[in-house]
Amino acid sequence: MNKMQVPIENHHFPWDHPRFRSWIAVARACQLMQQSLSRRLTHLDIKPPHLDILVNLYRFDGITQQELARKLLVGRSNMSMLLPQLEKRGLIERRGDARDKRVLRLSLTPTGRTLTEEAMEIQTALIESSHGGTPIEDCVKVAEAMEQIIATLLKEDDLPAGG
Amino acid sequence: MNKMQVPIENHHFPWDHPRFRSWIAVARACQLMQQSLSRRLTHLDIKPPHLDILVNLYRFDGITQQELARKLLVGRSNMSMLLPQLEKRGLIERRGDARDKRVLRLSLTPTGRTLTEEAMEIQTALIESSHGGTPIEDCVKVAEAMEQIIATLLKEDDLPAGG
DNA sequence: ACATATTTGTACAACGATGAACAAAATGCA
DNA sequence: TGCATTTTGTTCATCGTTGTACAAATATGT
Repeated sequence: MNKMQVPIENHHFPWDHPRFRSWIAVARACQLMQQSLSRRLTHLDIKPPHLDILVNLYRFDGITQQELARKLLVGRSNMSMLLPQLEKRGLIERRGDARDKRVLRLSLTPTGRTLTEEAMEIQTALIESSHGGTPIEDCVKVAEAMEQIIATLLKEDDLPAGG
Repeated sequence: MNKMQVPIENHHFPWDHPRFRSWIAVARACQLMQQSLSRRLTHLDIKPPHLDILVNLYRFDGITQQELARKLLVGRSNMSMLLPQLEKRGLIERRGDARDKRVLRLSLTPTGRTLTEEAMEIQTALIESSHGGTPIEDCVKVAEAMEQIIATLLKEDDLPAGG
């Protein structure tokens, strides 16, 4: 409780603010994790964005492109670019809905499911190992802080890329 | 200490792991923060990547492109694409070093410094407000966890984009 | 029923980021 | 000195992401 005692609250620069410094660390960690994950997925010939898609199809079978885009916080056009690639590779399927002829319902093929499980193991291993000595209870604290931020930003800001 | 008691460690799926769930929240918060910041910077006609550059020139005047790229965890080619834009807009200057004719030393122009200060205020305000009720001590906890991850990933992985 | 508005997916141009290949300058070693 | 290696920045093709514009299907309101 007594480390680096600061006599006066002397916050002239952003990087002197505790919250600012904390957030910079979050952003850097995210960037490094993304890069590291990207390298570990090369032999599966997918990248983090594809994995995000696959994992969501793994959890939510039959989801639509719109719902998927909302979950991933990206634009619909993004899905329109990436999903045909995964479809051509035989990892996913897109079937039209009988009720609503606008939507395409997405699901994993057996090949896609196998690949997703393999990739998820890689991701889990990376996350576990990079957290090193950080105790679980601290991770829970982190999650709470992040959920707070997520909730705030989701309220303030409209979702990206409407149409 | 007694919430949601789990009888057996039953981690069949990645999203059942506390660390995994925590990290997903981190990634989502990052993504939303980036998008929100991007919108708030539109009237200054810059985006988060540009702001990262400007802030680093603000702190480290006379830095080289290589050093800047390392700090930002991006490739050198990235700087070669972005810096000429900022130079043409009169926000930064690139002067050759007399000792080492390979390097270009970067610095902010008065215009660039003013714009940077303006943008940093926006970023600081966004970070502060989105953290809402999260106490400072929790932010310190977050920072510690992130530094742990950063240290681990910087050791394991080589920096991106060699040459 | 009909006109209007909203929703869902696509096409396209623009931009940031990457990695590889390259030229110029500096460094190391013999 | 001379030659190989390393470092610094650029160029280029490629890819993921965005926002806009657009067509088709659905929902809403009169």
